[in-house]
Amino acid sequence: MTNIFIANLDWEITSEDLKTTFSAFGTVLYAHVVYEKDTKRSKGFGYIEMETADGAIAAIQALNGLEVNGRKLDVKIASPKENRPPRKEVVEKPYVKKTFDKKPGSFSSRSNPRNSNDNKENK
DNA sequence: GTTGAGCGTT
Repeated sequence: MTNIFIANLDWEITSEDLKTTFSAFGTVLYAHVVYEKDTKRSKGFGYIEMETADGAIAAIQALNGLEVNGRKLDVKIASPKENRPPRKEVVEKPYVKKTFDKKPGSFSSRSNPRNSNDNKENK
């Protein structure tokens, strides 16, 4: 199994596209494109795990520098995941109690212009 | 409707 790092991807490229592309050079065990966690948009790079290093090298040599939508792909061997923490486990949120914090003087009488004068002329 | 270096789960 060989990990491949693909960068300089177009923002519209999906994992399926990578998988399909790399499948032409060998068996793709894993295909993943990293997305923005905020905007849910693609970061423009992803990962591919191929079954054999032979197909991986072939794919790298074939796809590296490939011009896609005016940009050339950057395909290379990926770094180990162990260098960086994959993910933070979901943390359970403690009691979030909503405290009604009233500030002194906050309830001061709001000026009501209409209240000071009666428009109704009752005579 | 936007943006563009870099290495992992949106």
